[in-house]
Formats: sequence, structure tokens, C-alpha cells
Amino acid sequence: MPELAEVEYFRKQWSVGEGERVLRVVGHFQARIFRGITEHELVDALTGAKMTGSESRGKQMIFRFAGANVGIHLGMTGKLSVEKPDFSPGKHDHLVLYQKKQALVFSDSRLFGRVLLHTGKGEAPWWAKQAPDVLSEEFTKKAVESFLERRKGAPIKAVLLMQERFPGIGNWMADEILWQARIHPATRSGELTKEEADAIWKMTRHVTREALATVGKDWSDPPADWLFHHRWGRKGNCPRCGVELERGEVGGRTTSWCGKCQKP
DNA sequence: TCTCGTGTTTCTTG
DNA sequence: TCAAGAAACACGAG
Repeated sequence: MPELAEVEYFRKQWSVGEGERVLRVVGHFQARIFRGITEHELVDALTGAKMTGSESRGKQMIFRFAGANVGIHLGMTGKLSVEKPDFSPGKHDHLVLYQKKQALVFSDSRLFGRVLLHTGKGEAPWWAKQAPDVLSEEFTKKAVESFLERRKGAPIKAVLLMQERFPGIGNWMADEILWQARIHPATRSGELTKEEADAIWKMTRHVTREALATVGKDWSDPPADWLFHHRWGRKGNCPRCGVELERGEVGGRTTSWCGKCQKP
């Protein structure tokens, strides 16, 4: 379920490898997730290299090694795990970095994920062009307002999923933001009032902060009164007013909302 | 057997 | 050139 908070959680799993060298690199290098890079490039860049640090921004992660940076995007079904040093990879374990004390494993059954590599001088281009974090100072009310104006014809649900302005927001977080802001997901972005646009800004940050403090920290549940706990099944009830939740496709994605709290 | 999907990229249409 | 929507990608879960 890799949205921003889950991505941060997975990054922390692999970060136990910081300070240690990679002894061996094993993978299914023909898999789609490696498009654009070759087995030779990756094995060459990482074998013997020490992991020096890692960061996540939105849904993108970077793992820094001496002489190389590896980017990982988890797609829909990707996950990172830490296994014993004698781990033998299964069908969907597409990349394994063996270290002395553990094996760092990237698995992805649907192969929508992506591995990126940058060697040489300067910051990796795919990292440098990441949009500013929603908790950063650059993510201002004004930036949100002008983005909503530019995307005025699209439903707000679809706009919240646009990584160029809302990096890390995924399907459940978008639904949560709209429910907390009491805005109907199908509302055209250009029809939101200034107050509603500000509520989008505020709740984007609030939901992100809380998700990082729970899911992102230790995979614990988000606050008990969130929509999150009710939106998954066919039938759920609004945790605020008790009305049965609506469910449908908005902006091409499955969406859950409260027909009473979130008026069109 | 059949439908669905926590994401992005590319194609098509306007 | 831009914006919006749909299709494509691949495969396990229910």
C-alpha cells in the first residue's frame, strides 16, 4: 500500500543497512522495474559499495552508496524487507542486496515499481526534480490555489493524486483529505472557494503529518476517527455522522465519501 | 471463472 | 502546446 507514509516506513526498514557494504547483488534484471538500466551497471555500481544514507520524498526513495545512488519507487505492490544473510529469493524478489548481517529485499508482484540508478557527479536528476514536500515551506496556500486554478476542469480527487504538486498523496490519503475537508471528490477544482482551497492545503498537511506519525513510524493505525478505517470494504459508515458511505469511480480511481458530510 | 486494484506512463481527444 | 480522460502495464486476492 505504498503511499508517502508506507514509503517512509519501508525506507526505514532498509536503512538498517547504512554503514555496511554490499557484498553481492542478485536480481531478476529482465523485469520491467529495471527498464533503462542493465544488470552490469547495477552490479558494478553496488558491489563492494557502502550504504551511506537514505531519504524518502513523496513516493520516491533514494539509497545513497559510495559512488552510486539507487532510486526505488514501489508502484502498487512493491515492498522492501530485511531478511537473513542466507536468504534465497522467491519469484517476486526482484532485487536483493546481500550484506554481512542481512539481505535487503525489494519485491513487487505486479512490477509497476521502478529501480533507478545514478553514478557520477552531482545529484541524481530524477531526485533533483522531485516536487517540494507537502510539509515543506514551499508548499504554500498560494501554490495550492494556483495549481487548482490551472487544473480547474479536473475533479479535485484527481488533482490531489497529481504528484507534481501533491507528492506522496495516494488513493486513501486523497479520500481522507477530502473527507476531513468536507469536500465532495467530484467537485471541479475551479469551483472550490478560497476557503475550500485553504482547507485542501491544511488537510493535506494534517493527514500527511498524522500518517507519518503512525503508519510511517511503526505501521500502527492512523487516528481511530479517520475515514481510513471505514473506506475499504463495500459497506462502511461515516465515522462522523454514521451515514452509509458512498463508493464509486472519481478521476478514474475508486473513491469513498460521505454523501451527507461532503455535498456536491 | 471473473472482477478488482494503496500507481505511473503513454496515447487519444478536444 | 496544454488539459483531461482512458488505456496499458501484470498478477495476486477475494
